[in-house]
Amino acid sequence: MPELPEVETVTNSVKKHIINKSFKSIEILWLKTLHNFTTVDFKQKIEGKNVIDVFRRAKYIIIQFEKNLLAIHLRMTGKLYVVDSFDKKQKHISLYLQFDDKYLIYEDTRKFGRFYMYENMDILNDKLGIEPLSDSFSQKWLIDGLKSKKRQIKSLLFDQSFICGLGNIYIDESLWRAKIHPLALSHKISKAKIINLHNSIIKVLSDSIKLGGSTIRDYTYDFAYVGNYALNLKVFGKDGQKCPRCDYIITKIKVAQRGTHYCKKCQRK
DNA sequence: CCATGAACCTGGTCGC
DNA sequence: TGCGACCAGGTTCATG
Repeated sequence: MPELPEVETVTNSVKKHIINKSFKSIEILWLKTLHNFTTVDFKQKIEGKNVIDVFRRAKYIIIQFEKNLLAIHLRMTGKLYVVDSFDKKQKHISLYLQFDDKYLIYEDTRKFGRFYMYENMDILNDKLGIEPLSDSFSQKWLIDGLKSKKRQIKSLLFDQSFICGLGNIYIDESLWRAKIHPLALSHKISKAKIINLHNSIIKVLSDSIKLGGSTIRDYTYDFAYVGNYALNLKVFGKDGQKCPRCDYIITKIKVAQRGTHYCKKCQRK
């Protein structure tokens, strides 16, 4: 479930429960979930320390402590939520942390998600690109960025070291709004279309955040999380249906190994 | 620099 | 009902 709007939604939901709290213990059920630290590191550096902030950077949820931070990446099927109690035999729970009399649960069917521990944000900031909802993401920045590369636009938008937070759903939606073919070469796209793309990215992401993302499932504890943006999708998952703009049938192809939905009639190369 | 394919995992769906 | 093939909102690594 995780592109920028979903990660933002999860971050805010978890934040209100764990801010100013401290974790008493960690229990790991799928060992690989901890990517660069161990239970011993957790006990020494995190346990008993106050959570001073929780925020999102790209598709990472950051839990900030005074001297260290946990960065959580949900990948495809990760879920992070707080409960008062849970069934320890429940399938797919990769790990859980205890605080007060509650649990912060990390559940992940496909087990791709990871927890990282860092002293600060430097390592992540070095490899992550611009935040599309920040002020520095300007029209000029996007024009210069696309013109300086010669890449298929969908692949470029996937590149987290260029722009971070976009994924398969919001790329298809943004390109449809901007009337850009997903295979168009970045340096050949007109300025006018790039400006439309800039507006589309901001519009699609911020609208989705307002509706709690495009999540189909909710998270049982916090019902704030039933993402309703799925109802607003125009092309993603709509192959075989009519384009809402021109009535032509939406096509599905593969771009960068990912299912890609677009309208052949209004998204020309 | 850029594109492609595989790997990491489990579960759902579709066709036969 | 069963079985294989293919698909899934992500990232990383190896290869050409």
